[in-house]
Amino acid sequence: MRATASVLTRRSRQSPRRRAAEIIEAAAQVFAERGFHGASTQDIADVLGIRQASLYYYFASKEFALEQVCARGTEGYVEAASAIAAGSGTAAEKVLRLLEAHLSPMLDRAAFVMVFQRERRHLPKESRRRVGRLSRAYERIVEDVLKEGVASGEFRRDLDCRLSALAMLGMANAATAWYGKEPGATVERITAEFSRLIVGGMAQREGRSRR
Amino acid sequence: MRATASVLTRRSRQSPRRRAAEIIEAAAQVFAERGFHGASTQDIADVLGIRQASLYYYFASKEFALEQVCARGTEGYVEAASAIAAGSGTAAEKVLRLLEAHLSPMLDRAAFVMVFQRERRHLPKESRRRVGRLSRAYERIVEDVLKEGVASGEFRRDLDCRLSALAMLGMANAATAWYGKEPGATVERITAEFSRLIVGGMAQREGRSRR
Amino acid sequence: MRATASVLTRRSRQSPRRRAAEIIEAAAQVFAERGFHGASTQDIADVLGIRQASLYYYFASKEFALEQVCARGTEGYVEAASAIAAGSGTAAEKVLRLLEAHLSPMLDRAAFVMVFQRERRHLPKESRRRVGRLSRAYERIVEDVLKEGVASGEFRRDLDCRLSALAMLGMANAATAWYGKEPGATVERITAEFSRLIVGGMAQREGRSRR
Amino acid sequence: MRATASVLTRRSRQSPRRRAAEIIEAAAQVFAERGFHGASTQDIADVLGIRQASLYYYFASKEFALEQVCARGTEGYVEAASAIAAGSGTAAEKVLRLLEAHLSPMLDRAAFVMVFQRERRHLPKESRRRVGRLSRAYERIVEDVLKEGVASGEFRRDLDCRLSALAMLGMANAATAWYGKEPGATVERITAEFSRLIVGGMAQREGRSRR
DNA sequence: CATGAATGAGCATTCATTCAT
DNA sequence: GATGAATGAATGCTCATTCAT
Repeated sequence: MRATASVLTRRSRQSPRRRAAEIIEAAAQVFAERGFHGASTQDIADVLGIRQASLYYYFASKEFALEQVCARGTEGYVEAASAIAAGSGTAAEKVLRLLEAHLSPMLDRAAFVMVFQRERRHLPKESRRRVGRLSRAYERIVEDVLKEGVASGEFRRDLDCRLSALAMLGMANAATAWYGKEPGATVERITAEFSRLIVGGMAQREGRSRR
Repeated sequence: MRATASVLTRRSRQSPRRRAAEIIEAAAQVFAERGFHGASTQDIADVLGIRQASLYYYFASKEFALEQVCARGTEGYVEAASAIAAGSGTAAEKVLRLLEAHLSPMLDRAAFVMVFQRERRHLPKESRRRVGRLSRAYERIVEDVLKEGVASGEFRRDLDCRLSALAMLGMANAATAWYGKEPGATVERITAEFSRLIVGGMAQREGRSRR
Repeated sequence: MRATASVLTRRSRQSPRRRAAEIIEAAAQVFAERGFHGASTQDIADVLGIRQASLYYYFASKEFALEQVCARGTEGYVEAASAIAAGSGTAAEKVLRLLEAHLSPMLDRAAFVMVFQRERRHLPKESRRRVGRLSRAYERIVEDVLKEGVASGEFRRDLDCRLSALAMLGMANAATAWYGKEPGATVERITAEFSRLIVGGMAQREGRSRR
Repeated sequence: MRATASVLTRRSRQSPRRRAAEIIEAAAQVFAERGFHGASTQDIADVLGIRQASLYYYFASKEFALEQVCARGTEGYVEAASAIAAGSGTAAEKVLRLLEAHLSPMLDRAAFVMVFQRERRHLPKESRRRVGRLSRAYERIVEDVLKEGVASGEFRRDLDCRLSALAMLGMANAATAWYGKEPGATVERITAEFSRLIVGGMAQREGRSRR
């Protein structure tokens, strides 16, 4: 009696793992579009072309679905960032790579990332804390790269590394909101432009500073 | 029979205008904290220490409350920005002032601004469109200041003004999320740091540009 | 802050009795149009151009307003009918006069009559019973006139007087529903047509009765 | 935890169609008894012995329930009447059959018919118009039978067919109000009595007319 | 695996009513 | 007389969740 099934519906005959992934993919889409509390489980079921009750075969609760979406939305960030931080290269190069790493998940899991950014506050306490710790660790890594740059003389001595790290991440996160809507704003272009802004803004100025 | 009244409750005997303002102030707080759909009208009433039904003496619907909150959350932005854009000074000075103007409302109406940023998508179609137009106009003003800077030779010739404007605003908006939580991050410090980052990132470099 | 006042509003400076009558006149209109439970006290206030709370200066409760409307909607019926029944004339003449008396209140208090007919069941028990008794007394008077007609040989001997009385009143009451909407259906025309139908339908037939 | 289940409750395990029909049957009962706005969905649920929220598994809104009740309350009327009108027999015979057809639904769906008669004005605009058209078509069929009778000389030449059709239907509809309460008033007796009244009232009189 | 049926809890909203002014 | 402010009690409706099949 329910409406037309989406494209997703008919790829049914897959491994149960794959099917479960589809379910939270649908949840991610819907949460991204309407917000966690603005979305109903019915909305998710509609995307999948199944009955709402059937969702509960795959997840225990709506909140748990949010947890899974957020998990995928944060997956790999810390690992990638710490690899970059620990790797070789100048601080400026690392900033570029950090931005690249931060923005590239938007290519294949934009909805997950957006949901994490905007809906994490609705996670149950436990996992909200977990992602909180994760976020702080991540920010710390970025901050430390900036500090490294200051120490090496690459970046301004008066740079507020904490604030600058937050600024850089805030800028990058903002892109998720309009990525896909701004014409011509590919991940590469955004990365390039942002890193020039950030690196340029942090750089030791020959003219000014040498004085 | 209901719970403990907040501090707000007993300032009751004021002008009706003032009282109505208190009501949407409470709505702003609650929407900021829990999101529009995550907040109940009961939550708002609790903040005010009145019964939930009493809210409807002041506003016609929860959605309308959101409209009013968003209205105050956007109030003055375009005006201030266009005044700055039309004023005197270098592009760099204007950027500084734009950031200042953008961030200063956080001092007295942080909740309104945050709600506007995060919950505007839940506005009814009509007003969602209105604030959409407003936002685009605002971004345009910033973009045009950047273009001015490029034209005057202050800023890099290869600057993507659209993307840079969005980046600058995204960065500034991100601050609303952690303003008040980051120790020592006053509006002045944030403004200063951000404008140095942005202006520095956009500036024409002696080394590079001189060829 | 409320909307445009109706014509009724500005005749304010009258005797309090007159004003009270205006109030229940408005109630009658509104109850007739939307039904008792479908109408709000606000609707009544709107018609009068006053605030809703002000109504309670004139009546103690919405239910009491209904009582007053129904009181005016039944006023005089029994008296008029019993005067006709007790008067002179043939049964057929009396039926005509009964119909006339039944329909004529529609000229000056249609809303009251309609409300009585359709909303009396929502009266509080006490007064619902009172108007129930009144109705039965009224029906009885009509029934007795028909019996008189049968006894005198004017009407068919096999006439079911109870059913015919109800039929006649039902027919007449139906007119209230479309009176004012059917073009050309004046009270006189309706009275004439109905009495011809009813009297004709009840009359002793020469053919049949002569055997 | 809710109140005593009615008889209806335990006939549960039936076809879903049948169950849905039970739901609107209950709605019909309740609307008939208390009026649409005077009845709460809780009242309907109580009749069925289910929780109020469960109703919404079967219908989308209270208004939609009213629509369905009215649909069943009007079902077949026009069809039956036009079959009679198009059939053979004198006008008088047709009037008898029309009355019969009009009254017989009272035997198995009195509540539906009463709700249609009294609550149709609370239907949403769309369906209110639909039943309005239906009613007018129905009245027209009756009116046309009367006209036929006039043309054939069976009925008085001065008969106002429009008014008489309305009178006849009004009379018949009135019966719904007291059918089941008036002792001894079976559908057959009512039909017989009404048709004698109506046909007699419309008939060409030998005595009078021949003159 | 999936679903139909049902439900408990909550929610926005309405509304008659009260009362101090 | 009239009203602004407030409220208690419903009310229609939504929704996440359960469970037997």
